[in-house]
Amino acid sequence: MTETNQRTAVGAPADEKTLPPQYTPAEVEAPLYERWVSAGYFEADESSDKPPYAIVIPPPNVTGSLHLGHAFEHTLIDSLTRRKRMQGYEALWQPGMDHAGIATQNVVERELAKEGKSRHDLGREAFVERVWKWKAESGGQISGQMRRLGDGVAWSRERFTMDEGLSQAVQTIFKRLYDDELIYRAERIINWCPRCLTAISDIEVEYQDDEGELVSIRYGEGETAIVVATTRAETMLGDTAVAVHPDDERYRHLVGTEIELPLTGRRIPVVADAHVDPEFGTGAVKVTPAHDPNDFEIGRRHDLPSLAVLDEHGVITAHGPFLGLDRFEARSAIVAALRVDGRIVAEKRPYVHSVGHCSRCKTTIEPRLSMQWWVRTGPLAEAASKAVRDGEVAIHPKEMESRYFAWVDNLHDWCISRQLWWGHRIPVWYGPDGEMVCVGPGEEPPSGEGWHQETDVLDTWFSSGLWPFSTMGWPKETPSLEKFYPNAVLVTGYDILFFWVVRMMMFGLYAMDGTPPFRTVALHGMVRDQFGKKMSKSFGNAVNPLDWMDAYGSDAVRFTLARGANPGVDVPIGEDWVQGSRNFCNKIWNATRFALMNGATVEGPLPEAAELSPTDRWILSRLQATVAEVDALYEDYQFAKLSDALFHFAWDEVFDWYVELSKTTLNEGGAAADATRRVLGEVLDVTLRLLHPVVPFVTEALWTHLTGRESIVIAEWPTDSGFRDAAAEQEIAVLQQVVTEVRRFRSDQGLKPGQKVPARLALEGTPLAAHEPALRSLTRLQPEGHHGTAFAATASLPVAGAVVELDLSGAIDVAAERKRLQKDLDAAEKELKQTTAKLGNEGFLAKAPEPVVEKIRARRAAAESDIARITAQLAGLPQA
RNA sequence: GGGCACGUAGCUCAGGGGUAGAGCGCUGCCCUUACAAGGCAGAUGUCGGCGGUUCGAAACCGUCCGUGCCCA
Repeated sequence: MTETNQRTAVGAPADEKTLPPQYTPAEVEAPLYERWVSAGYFEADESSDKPPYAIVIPPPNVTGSLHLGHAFEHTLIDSLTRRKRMQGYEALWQPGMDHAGIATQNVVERELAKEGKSRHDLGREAFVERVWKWKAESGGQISGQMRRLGDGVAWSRERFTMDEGLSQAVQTIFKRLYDDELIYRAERIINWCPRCLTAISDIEVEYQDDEGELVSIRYGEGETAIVVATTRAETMLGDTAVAVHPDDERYRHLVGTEIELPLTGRRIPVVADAHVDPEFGTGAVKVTPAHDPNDFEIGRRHDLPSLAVLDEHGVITAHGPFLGLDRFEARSAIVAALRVDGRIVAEKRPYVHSVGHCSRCKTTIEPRLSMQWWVRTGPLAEAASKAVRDGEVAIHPKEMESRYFAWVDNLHDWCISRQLWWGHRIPVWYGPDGEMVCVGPGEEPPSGEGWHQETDVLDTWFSSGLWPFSTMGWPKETPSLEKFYPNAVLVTGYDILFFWVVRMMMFGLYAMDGTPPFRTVALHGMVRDQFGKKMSKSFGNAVNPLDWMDAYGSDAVRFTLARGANPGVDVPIGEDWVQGSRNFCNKIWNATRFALMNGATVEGPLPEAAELSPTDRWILSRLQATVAEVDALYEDYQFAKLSDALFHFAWDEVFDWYVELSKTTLNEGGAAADATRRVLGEVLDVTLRLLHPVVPFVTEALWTHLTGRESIVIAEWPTDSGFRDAAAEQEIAVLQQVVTEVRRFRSDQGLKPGQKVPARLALEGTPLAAHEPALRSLTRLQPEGHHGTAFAATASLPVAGAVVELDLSGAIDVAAERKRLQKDLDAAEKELKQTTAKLGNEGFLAKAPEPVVEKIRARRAAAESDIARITAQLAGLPQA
């Protein structure tokens, strides 16, 4: 505990011992968060002696707002950093956003469109200014929403990919890669979005099955005719060859000849190319090098001309009747024209096939030949692959490694130029005589007649890929970089593996002399609705987490998400579950409230084990086991399991049993009560600290009340003291068994929960004698002869060596009791049958391990004695 | 078309060669002075089908069926 963490509660005054009977998150959360921030708990000091623990936020998009996916990811990251902070690490959770080139430009262009303007009306400079203005006014809503969630980020270090420093980083690495010939300019087929009017990279294309048409067209005449099939008839205007497989006997005689291309009158060659699949369709394909990536490759191999017939909007530019038609209009028009010519051999419609769409605007992608900038990924990807293969970077869960390798080992060159205005402009200048100069940071660009800068900007991912170190000041050698690089872990969704992870890996290893950007990649799944369906706005099942946070509190949303977080597996979430988590928070609240009302304390040392009751020793033993369990689960990123372990320990053990048992002790007073008050304080103190990373608000509110200290945020993370007491655990287990049995009897007998029943307890030979008051209290059993009347046992419950006799004033429901006992008897007989069968099996006795055989023997013995006992009980019941 | 997951209670999911689990939902009783956002008790499964390995399979192997995702 630090010096400052004493006696000055952040919440209500420390001496305030009564809490309202309900937890009201709305009143607690915002003020607590503001106090945490102003106290500077989340800031990271690069000059500290503490070991570093750094996590970068996978930068959210500046146009975005908090959705459940963020809430999920942030809950996990926040839990990790809060725990490490409590463990005494210098924890840095780096916040910020990326500039989302296409998305942001789209947003601002839409705004302009409402004013009847286009970006071209403003011009580049004014448009970019306008985007900055938009960012200042409406961008980055997510930052405010992160505060609602309780994200413990170092706000003073917030970064934006378009900031001066990060822009320097972009220019620096561009220059280096360029000089190392890892960046080049080339004319290739790229994925073009005719709506966004820019190239996009392979991973920004989403494929989906669309209904189209497959049209078979006869090229050439008579003996030399060849039939080709296409889903994109309009591109035939740009065909410059027909290709067949070299071994295909059907066409061998035609290879090297020319045939006439319909509608155009052009003659195009028939070429033989091994990449043509002779099994598919007619085995002949039309070749349009300017509008198809495969055709482009064929064109290269055979020196074919590339004939572009579509412009940037997807409009036909080829002279003739189709000039000016949109690509889809042109498709029908051309098919119609071919039909008139008798060229159509077959038509299949609808023909379902996979079509690429722009991930931003869903427009059908147009493969387009154009001059672009590329990253040669070969050596970078190889290093990224090797780092994982060599164990320098661990991917968690490990099963996801194969996905990583499958991607990184087959990476194509990365198209990084975008025909946008918002983004990092490529630092290359072209000269009047075809010169090309790449300008590094601080260098003067060439000036003078005819020199101009490249107009394209860089892919947003190009700057996001630098995030793990550009945010720390790179390329300068800063103390932050020295202290915090490499980051400990990147927490992100498996769907982002290809976007961020691979890019960050490639750039980190390259820029930081082979040191990877992080040591672990912890992958989580996608948030889904309560039926396991993907959330989407169009499907109408998307949920705004802020609504749930308003209704149930941030902790409830966080706990629900954490509790569903099995590594790499999708997490479904529904409102009912958030409600359940809210109930849990309220339960914690009330248990602590009870403890405070009864003088629970954290002051002074814990009494020695010898001075504690078995009940106190039991809960302390369970507490320490839970500390160990939760700690281990954190190390393995098992958020679901650790949350569940805490839920069950807190509710099932502490609240349902320890608190209930403590009531008897506290009522009795004396030294035992003092000890219990201290143990109660201890158990809640530790449990709240264990829970804090996942449910920060309610734990802070309660812990400051309980301890009177400054803040749980800077409290120590609990460590396993090693205290265990197997005997006490066994003893309490027996007690629980007896209590449960009596309660079951009462319930089956239709006794009201509050109804007191006189009972005689025979506890000799069991460890329960000392627990008699608690046992009676939990089961509402009065001492015999309570009202001065004679005790007359009407029911007898033998359980675990103890016998409980109850006086029901002769009013026992014999049928109910018979039914209850019969059910037990059936279970015991089934058990006897199963175990006897096993023990009669020679193979089992010979081959099963001894402990297993022993266990089965014990089970059979238990079943036998149960049967004897229950049979006797049944016999003792009055005849119906 | 290639690859990878996954089929366990009504729903959503853990588990994993030796007695089938959780949350929510459901049934009954109860406002027992921390909590009805609660308490107590209870019911519910041929662990997708079929074969195989094993003394023993929900788990391991094969195969089929179904679902989802990624890549082409």
